[in-house]
Formats: sequence, structure tokens, C-alpha cells
Amino acid sequence: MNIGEIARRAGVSRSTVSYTLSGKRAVSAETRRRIQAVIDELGYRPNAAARALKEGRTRTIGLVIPPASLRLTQAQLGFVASVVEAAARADLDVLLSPSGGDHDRSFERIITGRRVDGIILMEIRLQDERVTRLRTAGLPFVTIGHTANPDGTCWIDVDYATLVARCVHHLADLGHQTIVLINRSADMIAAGYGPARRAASGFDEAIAELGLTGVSLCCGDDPAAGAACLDQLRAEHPTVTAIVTINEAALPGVGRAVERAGIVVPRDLSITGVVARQWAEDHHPPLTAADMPTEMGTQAVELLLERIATPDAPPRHLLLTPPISLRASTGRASVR
Amino acid sequence: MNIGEIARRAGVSRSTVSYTLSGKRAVSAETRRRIQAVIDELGYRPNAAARALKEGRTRTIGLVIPPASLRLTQAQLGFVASVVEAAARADLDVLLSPSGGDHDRSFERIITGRRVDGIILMEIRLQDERVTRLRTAGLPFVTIGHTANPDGTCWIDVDYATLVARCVHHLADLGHQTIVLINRSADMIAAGYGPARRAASGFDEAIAELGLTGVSLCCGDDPAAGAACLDQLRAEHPTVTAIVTINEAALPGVGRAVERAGIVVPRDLSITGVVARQWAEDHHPPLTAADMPTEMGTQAVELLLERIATPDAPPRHLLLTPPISLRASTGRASVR
DNA sequence: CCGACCTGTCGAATCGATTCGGTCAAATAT
DNA sequence: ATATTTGACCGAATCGATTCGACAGGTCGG
Repeated sequence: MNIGEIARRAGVSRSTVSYTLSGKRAVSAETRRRIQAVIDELGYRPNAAARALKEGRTRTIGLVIPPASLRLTQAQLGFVASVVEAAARADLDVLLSPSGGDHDRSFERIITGRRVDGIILMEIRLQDERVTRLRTAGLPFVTIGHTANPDGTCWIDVDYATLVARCVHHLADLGHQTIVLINRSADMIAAGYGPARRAASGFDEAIAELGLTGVSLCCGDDPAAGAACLDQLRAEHPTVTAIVTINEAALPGVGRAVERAGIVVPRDLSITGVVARQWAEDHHPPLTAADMPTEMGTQAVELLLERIATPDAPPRHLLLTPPISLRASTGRASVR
Repeated sequence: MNIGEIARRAGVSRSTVSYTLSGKRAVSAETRRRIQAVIDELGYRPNAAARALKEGRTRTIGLVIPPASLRLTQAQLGFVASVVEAAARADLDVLLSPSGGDHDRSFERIITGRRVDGIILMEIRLQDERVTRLRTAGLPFVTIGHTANPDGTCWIDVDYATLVARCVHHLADLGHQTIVLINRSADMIAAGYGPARRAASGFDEAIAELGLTGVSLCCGDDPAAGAACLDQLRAEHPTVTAIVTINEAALPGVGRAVERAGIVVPRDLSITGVVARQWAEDHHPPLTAADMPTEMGTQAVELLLERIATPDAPPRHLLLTPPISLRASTGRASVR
């Protein structure tokens, strides 16, 4: 069943059917009605491949996700979901490509085979070869996170430095003197993972500016590491009264260790940071935190669509600083 | 840059280039070498749309995920990841379609527009209109979970009834007399969600067979509901010494409530169930549980590829019963 | 009353691949 | 020496849409 079949049944030429569908030329009301009736009856829809071939666009965008996808954090997952839904709203399909290191067959296939009109790249490293690859391929793309030299690329990111600094200020306002940052793993920092790096520098600057005592800790992305991290903290830095974290995967472990130690949040210890809203709300007690904005996916899609429509326009970028949502995990420093 | 360009540069016809690429006809070694050199130099790859149009297949599979994707459980997420990676290994791309209820534009587009060679459908209801839609469309598909009348369809599922029964037997062997099932939400059971229904019936049967006392509880898919559920349990059924659950989203809340109540697992309370391995390992203490098999995605892709290759073969299905992994959350019933 | 203009429609070219049938020379068989 | 097979390649048709130029018939103004 193709456009020719529709044309035959409606007694018109193929081009007339096409123009009825696209509206790019006038078609008389009567003819339009007849054609539409046939289309509805047969449930016709243009063949995507034929259309893509002729039009030169696929109405599909690529979403490149980390390969060891089992370890997607809740925030990343939320991002994927919001991209998919935003794309669906714009009548676009989403092609998934798991690729980070050498898994790049799928990445290459998508680019060189012209399977997508544009690409959203997540989990960007400060040095990222995929960006240079996309640039030479001349395919529109948007990165989530930005490289060391982001000029000329279109990106969207969360301003971890500012957010972590805000968390520190918030805690300072509550009278906390000694604050710890629970960062992502040491490996990721070494690998030049932007959020971890920027969180660390934002933390250090805020601590210095306010003349407080800061402790920076790295922590693996799992609950066990989180629990270990809290135990280590209690042993080595007993004067700490507040925690800032960007490591949501470790949070359940932190919470467990806290419960086990009989520490009451926020009476004995304040906890805040940058995490997915769902994570913050599901925590006990609900976490005062800068929620990772769920609309990031939507905005990434918008930015990409702009980029596809006008590839030569100067690239825009967005640096998001969502407000801190006050919930129940921070309070005045207890006087010891 | 297209196949004609390659042909021109290599001084051959387009068909010769095509045959070199596909190997479907003999091409002399010398010519092949020359063509390959040009291809490598220019980094040529066939246009996916043109190829799909001519061949009638897209080398893409569709994965239909639940629309409120923010609520994907870890097990579902693991499944998506394994599908994507298995597909990548088979040089297939994956097109995502968020669709459950009326969000079906993307679902329809994928099917009628012939954008995919086959579809994997997850989160199947006992009555599922999408299955009938796919059947009339004549598109190969595999469902994760099965409908009330699964004959003639190709599916893969976890045998919740048997697994839950095994958990009950395991607990009975340890001397537990009163066992509770923490199921999914009442809404899902009402909606005819297979796993919840089958878990309940497997539980009831095992309890009856062994002559034990069983309590069936519904619980929302979030930590707060899990905590509330445990509190309710302690209040209304204080004699319970063991929990079986298939609700992994509620587990963190259950764990928190347990810690808070000073209950020691497994000394005072045994916990087991059917959850994603990662979830079981990350729990404290690590959960003795039937791990949701991570290879489900791989097998779903295999099944789908079979179905695409031989659409008329009798549909196969797989009912998986992964073994219970003994970890640290179950022990002998304490004598009270 | 005739050329200019508009409306609605059609035919044919095009996108970039695959594939069938045909051709031509060299190799082999009769 | 002629007929037949084989190997290597080419040309053209094809997949299903879009789109441009052309054209018929009607309306309008001068």
C-alpha cells in the first residue's frame, strides 16, 4: 500500500495526493475530501524511508547514552525520558546509541548512514572525541554538559559550581562551620568528568570565600560506597555537621549509615546537594536540594531543532541553575 | 557523497560497488581492492534511507517503553539497556517509542510508516490492544510479559508465580510460619498487570500447600509507600517474620523503616523476593532473591530476529525462572 | 475579444541504494 | 575450429515518496 494505490483509488495522480498531505499546493476541497476518505479507509501513512530519501531528513534524532547503561543514575534516566517525550511531542522519533569508548559502531552507523537529523550527546567529558567527530561530519548536535573548549558548540548544562556554592552558602547561613562535599568517584574526576570537576571547584571557592572548613571526599556511585563514605567521615572528621553531595547513587547508602548510627537529620546533620527531584523526594527525610531540572530534555530537543533548522546560526547554550528546593534535610547547626 | 561518487572515483559502475559491499556476486580481487581503497579514503557508508527503501527492511527495531518513563524500575531500566546493547551487537539500531495509553502517535508512526523491522513491547497488560494492533499490522513482535491469551504470539516472561512460590518454600524451610507478600500497587492489580496477578496467585498457592499463614499487601511503587507498608505490617501483623516482595521500588523505604524500628535483618526479619540483581546487591544487607535475569533483553532481541527471519514459524516463548541467589537477608525464624 | 493571470491537476525527474538481465572477452569443451 | 561455459562488469529498472515545470480551463482587465 503506497501513495500510488491511494492515487488510483481516488482517481487522481500521485502528486495530488502528496500535495493534499503536505498542503504545499492548493488542492480543491472536493478532491481533498475524496483523497482523505481513501487515506482514512486504508489507514495509509507515507513510507518513512522513501520520504527520508527524497527529503533528505529522517525526522529522527539520535540520543547517545553511556554504554554501561546499567549504571544510569536517576537523573540521567529522567533526562532520557524527557528527551523521548519531548521528541514524541514534536513528532520525532528517537534512535538510541550506546556508545562511549570503542563501542562506536553504532555511533558511526548513525552518523555516516545519515539515519538521524541531529544528535543529543550526554555524559560529555572535558575532552571528547565524539564532539570533534560530529563537527567534521557536519551533523547538528547538542551536548549535555560541555567540553573544555565549548565555543562553537551548542550545549546545555547544569551549573554545578554555582549550585554547590549555593548549597554551601545555605549551610553557612544556618551556622554550619565544617562542611563536606561528597563528590563522584576519584576515577571520574581523573577522567575529566565536568560535573565532578566543577562541583569541586565551586565548593572550594565558596568555602574559601566564607572562611569555613571544607572537606572534599570522593565516593563511588553506589550505596555501599556511600555508607562507607559516611562511616569514614564520622571517623576522620567528627566535627562535620553538614554534607553537600552531587552523588545521588550513593545517597541510599549514606541514608542507611546515618540511620544505623542513630544520627537524626537534620538535628545532628544537614544534608543537601544536587540530585534528581524524585530522588530528593523519596529520601528520608525529603532532601533540601537543587533539583536537576527535568525540563532539560525538552530544552535539549528544542535547541537541537533550532540547530537543525538554522545550522549556521551562532550556537546557543544554556547553563541552568535551578533553585534550591527547601525540604526537610537541612537545619541550624547544633551547638556542641 | 553516494555510491555513484565511489563508482566514479574507482572507475567502475555503481552496481559493482554495491556487489563489492554485499558480496552477492563475484568481483575481481583487483577491482575490489580499488573500490575498498576509495571507500576507506572517503569514509563512505550507504545511505540508510535509500537502502531501507530498496531492501524493504530498516535494520532497526522498535522498543516500546511505558510513557510515564520516569517511573521505570531498575529492572525495567536494566532490560532496556540490555536490549539496546544486544541490538548494537547485531548491528541493529533501536527506536524508542513511549506509549501506553493515548500517546500512540509515535507507536502508530513507527508501525504504519514501516520505520522498524520488528518491535519489542514491554509492560504488557493481560488485555493489551497494542498486541492486536501489531497482529493486524503483520509486524513481527515480541512481548515482555504475556497477555491473557498468549497463543500465537512470541513472548518472554519471568515466572513470577513459581519464583514467589520458591521464595515461600525457602522461607518455610527456614521455619517461618507467617509470611507476607508485598506486591505492587492495588491499581496495577486492578488493571490486570500480569506480574502482580501471578505473584499473588503463586503466593496463595504456596501458602496453602504448606499450610502457613499468609498476608498479601499492596504497596505503591515508591520508598514512602514501602516504609508505610512496613509500619502497617508491624502494627497489624506483629507475628510476621518474613517478607516476600516483587516491588523493588518500595524496597529502600522498607529498609529504612526496618532500620528505624531497630529490626535486624535477618535475625528478626527475613526479606526475599524477585528484584533486579543490582538492587539486591546494593541493599543492606544484600538481599537473598531471585534476580531478574539481565539477559532477558538479549533473548528478546534473539527471539525477535528469529521472528523477522521466519515470520511463519510457530511462535516460541520463554518463561524464565532464575535461581534464588543466597545472600544475607534470610535466616532461621527466631523463636519468640 | 484577446492576452495576462490564477487554480487545480498531471507527468516526469529525482533522491541513493539494490538487483536482474545482458554483454563481452577469456577459458574450456566438443 | 567452433560451440559453450564462465567470470567480471555494466545498464536500467525499481523501491515510494516529493517537487518542479507544464498545461488545461476559467476569470479578469483593457
